[in-house]
Amino acid sequence: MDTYSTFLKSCGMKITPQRVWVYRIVKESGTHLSVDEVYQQVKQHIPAISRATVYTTLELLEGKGLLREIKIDFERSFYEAETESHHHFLCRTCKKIFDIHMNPCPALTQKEIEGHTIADFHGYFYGVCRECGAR
Amino acid sequence: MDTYSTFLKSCGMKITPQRVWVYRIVKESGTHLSVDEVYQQVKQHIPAISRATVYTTLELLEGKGLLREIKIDFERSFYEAETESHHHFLCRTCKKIFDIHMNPCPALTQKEIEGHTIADFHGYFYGVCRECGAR
DNA sequence: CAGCATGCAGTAATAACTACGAAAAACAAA
DNA sequence: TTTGTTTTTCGTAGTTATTACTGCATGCTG
Repeated sequence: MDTYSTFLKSCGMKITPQRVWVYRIVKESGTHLSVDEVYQQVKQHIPAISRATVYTTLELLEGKGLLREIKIDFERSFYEAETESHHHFLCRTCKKIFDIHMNPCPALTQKEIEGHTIADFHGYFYGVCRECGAR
Repeated sequence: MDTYSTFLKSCGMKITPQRVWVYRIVKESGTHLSVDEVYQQVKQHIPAISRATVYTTLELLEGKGLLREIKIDFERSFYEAETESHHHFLCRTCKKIFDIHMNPCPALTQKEIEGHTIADFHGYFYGVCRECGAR
């Protein structure tokens, strides 16, 4: 029973190797991974894992607040482990996603706006990245 | 030659009834419309219009900076005519999108961050809306 | 360790969006 | 206005990420 199992169990989840590995891979990557990247990496430890399991597990973990889904690009979803609040930047040329760390803007951390209950905020910048701009 | 035709021509576009109607529908809606909503409404004026045309026209208009694409929900794209800067809120229960008008946060209007050239920023709030929360 | 509820694998289905070629329309020049 | 060229549109056939579904397997509790 490792640390991840204990942690996930404390969040009220049944423990399976699939769930532990999916969470561990995203958490230890320290960045955002596409669903396919998660699938490929988990596969190295659980060769028989199904893509469907990766999808449902990521969604489950997001529902528990352990992961954040990034929808900056319509082509695919990315997931990252919840860390400090930050935004994301998508380079429209190379399609890479960069983390944008900045002082949290108070207006964006409100938990209630115009009567709506806010659970989450995502800030997406679009443009041309450092490398692509240099060319 | 109406106002919209003149305007689109001044933006360097060839004028077609399809383009004029697509732009006009989004502009006069005063809000965000899904691609299908645009298609259905343009269809009332140009019954033979193709969905493909709506897609390419919306993309063209976005490229010209006349429309903004909203990707708050992965299920489909929305478009709105560029007006004053504002954010969006998606109710996870009823799936409706609300405009969130707030004082622009200076950090989010920067045109350059960490060497990246910023063209656009989108702020998305997620949660439960006023109506759904009341139930 | 027995029983049951839940999770998983594998595949089929879904649906938004794109690619593409033929036909039509816009625009410029005669 | 007519003609010719370039661009646009239509219609359909993909494409692809994601979801739905079902029989089997597994985790967990008593």
